[in-house]
Amino acid sequence: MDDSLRERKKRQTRQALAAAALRLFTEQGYERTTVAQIAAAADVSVRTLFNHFPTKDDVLFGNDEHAAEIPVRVIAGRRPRESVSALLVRAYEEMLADNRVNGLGTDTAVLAGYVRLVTTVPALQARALRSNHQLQRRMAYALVEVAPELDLVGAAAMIGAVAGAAQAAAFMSMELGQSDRQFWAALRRGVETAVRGAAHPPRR
Amino acid sequence: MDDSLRERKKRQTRQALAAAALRLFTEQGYERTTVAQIAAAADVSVRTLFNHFPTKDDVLFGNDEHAAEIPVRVIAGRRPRESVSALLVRAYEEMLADNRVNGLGTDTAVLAGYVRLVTTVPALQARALRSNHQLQRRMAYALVEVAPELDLVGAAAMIGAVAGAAQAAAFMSMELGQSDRQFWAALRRGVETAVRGAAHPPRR
DNA sequence: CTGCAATCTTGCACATCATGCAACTTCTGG
DNA sequence: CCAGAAGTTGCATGATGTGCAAGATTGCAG
Repeated sequence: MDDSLRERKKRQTRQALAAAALRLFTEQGYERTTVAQIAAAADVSVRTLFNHFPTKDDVLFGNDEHAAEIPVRVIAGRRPRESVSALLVRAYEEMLADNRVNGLGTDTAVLAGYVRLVTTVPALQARALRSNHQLQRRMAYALVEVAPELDLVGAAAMIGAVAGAAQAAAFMSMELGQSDRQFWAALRRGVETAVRGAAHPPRR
Repeated sequence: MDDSLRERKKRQTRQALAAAALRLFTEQGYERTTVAQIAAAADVSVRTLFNHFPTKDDVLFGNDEHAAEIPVRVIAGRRPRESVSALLVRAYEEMLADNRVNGLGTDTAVLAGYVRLVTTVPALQARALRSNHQLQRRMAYALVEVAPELDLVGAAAMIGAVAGAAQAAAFMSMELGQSDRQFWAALRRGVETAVRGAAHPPRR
């Protein structure tokens, strides 16, 4: 990493903006928070905010692109004789493990607020769904590299099934106001359902 | 239907706006088209456009809510002894069949342009993904009504797997520039993959 | 230390989307 | 024909986002 004064200040500003945004969004709602307020809270001009983040919601999402690397790397590093479905499960497991550790610090309440925002606010929901879609796309390209028997459409279908099931289960869990524990369990259950196939209904 | 002069004019204006929007979006791109241009092309004021549609992208999407009813109704009308997976397949089949007939008239070129816009333009992509997510949510609630052995999270997982696989396969097909025929085939292949399960790789 | 170049920050003008409000027009039903 | 309902319009206003140029800060070579 570049540890020059410039780079440090830059990261500081970015971080201050992201923190201020998360705080204001959770305190008073996404729509009722203006970029001017975020900039003021981080003590920079509005124009500087837009120098760091292209849009308002990027202030919230912009730091997440790190997590998206994990499942792609896991797929690229497929182990010898590892089945495709096991590989996909592992990709998700490792991403979830990292999210719990790295997401936003280890503060559960902050993470919960973040998840609540994303699953609640239409604009953020749309943005998150799109990010997830882009991630799936990259995973599909990575998968065909290590699974030559699959074409891109087939790879996309398999990944889409796993990701779609996990996503839907997680959102539903959140909508039902379930606990943290149940939320992560729902995610895993979604992955499992997709791997087993919709034709094989879950055991009791 | 109310066939008063008022209602007819209202529908006319709506239709004119939607048509103008689709034409302008495909001709010159979504971002480079302003709401003022759309309103002018439909011969109404900008304010009237926003009376009919809450946002710019609703001018394109606003008429689609009809198609979303179909899979929910299919699920609600589950046949005796029909398996859940067969039911989900049928829900998607019937929606696709309707889309081909009803989508935007039967003009293939127009439909292709529409699909191209939705899969290409970030803002529209996000919006479409969100719509799809909402649809899945409603399907899950419908499913637990007719499949009492499932809870909401399990139902969401199954539907998410099918919808996610179909969506991912379709987007990938579009990204690869495949033909109409291949696009619909990819959709079906996605559904099939999800039903069979990611653990059971596709046969040759 | 000095000066120059690269980079970051800022203010300002401007385009666009979106909303509230009030006046005006058109349609409906009696 | 008339009174009220519904639709249309212009205007003011607020918010997001971009281009540009001037100013401040940092990095680096001499």
